[in-house]
Amino acid sequence: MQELPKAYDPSQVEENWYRAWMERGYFRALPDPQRAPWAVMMPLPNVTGELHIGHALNNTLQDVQTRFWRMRGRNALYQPGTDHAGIATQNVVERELAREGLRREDLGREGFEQRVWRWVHKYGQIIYTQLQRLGVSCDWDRKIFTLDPDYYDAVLEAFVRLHQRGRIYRSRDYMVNWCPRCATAISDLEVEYDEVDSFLWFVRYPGADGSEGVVIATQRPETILADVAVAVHPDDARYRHLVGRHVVVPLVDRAVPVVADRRVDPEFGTGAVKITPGHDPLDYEVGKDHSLPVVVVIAEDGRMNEQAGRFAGLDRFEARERVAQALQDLGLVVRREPYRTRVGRCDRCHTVIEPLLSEQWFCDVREMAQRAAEAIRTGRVRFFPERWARVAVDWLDNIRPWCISRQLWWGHRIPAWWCEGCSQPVVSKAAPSHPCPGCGASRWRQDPDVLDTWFSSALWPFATLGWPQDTDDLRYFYPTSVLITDRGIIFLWVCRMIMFGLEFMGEVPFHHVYINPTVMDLQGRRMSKSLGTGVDPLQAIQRYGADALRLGLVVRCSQAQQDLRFDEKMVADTRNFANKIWNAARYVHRSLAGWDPRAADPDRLAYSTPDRWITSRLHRTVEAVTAAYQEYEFDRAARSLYHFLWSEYCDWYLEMSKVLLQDPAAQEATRYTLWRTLEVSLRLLHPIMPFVTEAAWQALPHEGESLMVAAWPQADPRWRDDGGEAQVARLQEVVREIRSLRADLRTPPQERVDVQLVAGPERASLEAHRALVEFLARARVAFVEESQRPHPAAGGVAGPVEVWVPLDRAQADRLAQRAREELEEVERELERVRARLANPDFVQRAPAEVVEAERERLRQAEARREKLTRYVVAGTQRA
RNA sequence: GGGCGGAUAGCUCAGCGGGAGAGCACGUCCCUUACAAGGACGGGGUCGCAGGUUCGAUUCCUGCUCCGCCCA
Repeated sequence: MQELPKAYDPSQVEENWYRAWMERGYFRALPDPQRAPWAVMMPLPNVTGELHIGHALNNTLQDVQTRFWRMRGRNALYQPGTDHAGIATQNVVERELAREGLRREDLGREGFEQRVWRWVHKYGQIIYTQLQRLGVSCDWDRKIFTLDPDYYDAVLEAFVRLHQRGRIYRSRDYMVNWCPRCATAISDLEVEYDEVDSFLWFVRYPGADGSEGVVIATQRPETILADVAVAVHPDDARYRHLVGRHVVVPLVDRAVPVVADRRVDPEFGTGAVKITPGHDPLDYEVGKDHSLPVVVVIAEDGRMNEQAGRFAGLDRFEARERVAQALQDLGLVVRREPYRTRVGRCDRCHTVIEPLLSEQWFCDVREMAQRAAEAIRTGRVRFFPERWARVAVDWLDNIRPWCISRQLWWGHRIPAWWCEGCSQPVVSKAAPSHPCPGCGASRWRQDPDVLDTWFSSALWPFATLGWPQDTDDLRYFYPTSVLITDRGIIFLWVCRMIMFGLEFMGEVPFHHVYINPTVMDLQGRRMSKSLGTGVDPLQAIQRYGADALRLGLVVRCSQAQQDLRFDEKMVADTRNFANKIWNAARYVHRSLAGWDPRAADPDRLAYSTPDRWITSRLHRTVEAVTAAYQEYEFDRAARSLYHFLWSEYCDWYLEMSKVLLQDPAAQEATRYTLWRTLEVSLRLLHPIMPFVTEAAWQALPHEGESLMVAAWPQADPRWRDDGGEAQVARLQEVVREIRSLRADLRTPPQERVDVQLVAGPERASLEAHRALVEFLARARVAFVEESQRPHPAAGGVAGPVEVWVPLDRAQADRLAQRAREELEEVERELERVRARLANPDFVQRAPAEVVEAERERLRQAEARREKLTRYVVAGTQRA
């Protein structure tokens, strides 16, 4: 029989087993009508860079679920893939170019795309390597990049269909968030706001009739050039006389009306505001309602256009200063106040966003959103933790038409074709082969824009399975089981996936959504490379192993909170647990001594009390862990296994087995129980720590070729043994009491301590396990009657059992103190319990079992006090 | 402005109507033949603050303070 290495070395195990699993096709999931499916679609990581610990957590959890359900017999699919991430990827590549002194325009659209592809191949590969080192059991034969030809086709198909259904249309009737640096429209969700110190300018607009006019307040003097009205609140007595009259916009000398509108806040500034529909979303609405014209003075590059007259060509911020100065020179600035305000910035490049009227493609998602919200409300999509459901529903309920076009060079090119002769687009996947119905010309130019990345992510749960083809995969795996992701993704993907799933498949894309905690550093800061707070998963894996990283994350993954503070040091703790398991397997391996437990009949073995105890505990653990995995209570599953394996199996059962194995009559049952308990625990732990469990399992007798495809354990109530559990619990108490006395007495570790037990009703049970107590406590144990208590002696109490260690006089003095302290503690407890029971309200109103429990506590405490009193008296008399 | 989450031992967190818990860290002792990446024993907390409900509140309710996230 070969010896196993003393310490577990993940580097010797992980890569080999990962390759073996993959080569044996365990990760593969193919439709099989004989088996029930289970599927999870990886929330596609984008290819902008390497994965961080947040991805490691997210994918670990998906893998835990996948492995769990696979072992439970489901045909489990874990779909991998990566996202082209339009603007984000374009941005990182542009930054790389900038370091070479280049802009994307220098390369041209095609050259730039090639450059991005280089990036994609590099980071796509790194990401897949990272995931594989983490040990996730994705079906790699299915990996998809959102710009792969089939996926690309699905995206265009979705666009064409939505256009046919009238949901996609072109419009310039909305104000979009425009990033002048990226030169594209961006989503509301891509705008981040921060507070800045600015000014409020109070500017006089003279009356068109030569009267004094009105003073307005503005943060953006440069947009005065585009003003088309002044608005006041209709109830504002200060200005009622001005409504319907005209004032003159300074610098451009445009006479504009004063209008009344309820949306004006009389508290802001002077209560009179300028209306600039071309440059402010609210003003745009107001302008529409009052039939005001739209004037635009800022161009897409953030510079003032020709409408800005002498300010044309200036950057918008430069123009602000110049316009303010010009107004000052005209004596129209009444005053200027410091003002704290919020500005929106592009979350990719931090340039200040410009609200801009721009012709774009829109998707009217309001009806889809209603159906999605309904699916969540009715529980067809369930969120874990449940509170996130409301977040999703609120967003869906307040959704607006979605601007889906982006002026980028990286993404799915919009399948719309413009006739070079006239202005109506034709929407189709390929260039039209027919002449233009409008003008008869036959030269077509494809729309230069690309689609919002989230348009393609919304198709992920079904386009990965072959949609729009009606494939076996799609029929078998859709709807999927669960989506596991971060809360930041709820609007971006989760809601959109539900909308598109319902729209194109007629069914929700997943039944469950689990929102995993967001990984933070110890200071509670988001993990980020630029902040220097990022932890590289590969580094942690190299140091401690993938299992340690996985457990370190999973054990902290509670639904009770939404963040997870993480530090690499935490992985060292869980690494120790891997080693513990490995050594338990070594011990069991050695203890079996070549005996094959698989040949034994578990129903006919002569089990000892400890055997029955640990088996009973095991079955409770099977039940708890199975329930925890099903409820996405990852921390519960991990804690429960950690505690069972370390604190019950290793600390107690394994130690007790050292005694039990000496008895030939008990040997077989003990060997069997040692093996069975570990073997079942390894199966329970495998989803979290796949490698060390596989290695340990392989080192022991086992059935089947891999733990990964072993069956999930069943909790069997027949193996529950409350009596056995109670007996061992008492034994543990006695052992702990003796150990504690030993420590107080400074008994040298090698020395056996003489103990006398007054065990009362527990005597038979303890006497039967005397050898265990003696071994575990390093003691010689004698049983005596109450009348034979030794004097002087150190005493402890374990339930009804008195534990006595006979002493000499010096020791007795020292120990009397210990007992006195313990006695005081018991007195305090007695006082509390008595007070409670003396309260008639408590006795009458509290549930009967609570009152009875309290009485039992009183009896226990009184017994304990009685014994301690005896000891203290004995000790002090001798002192 | 609205919404959500958190505040429990030095740190990271469980628990959440009737006895304050875990892991790490800390102290003492021990290289006892699975494991020193270990074992045994031990110290350490007015459960953020103020009210309320209740026989009883760390746990439920209200308000407040602080930290974090999201939406407008």
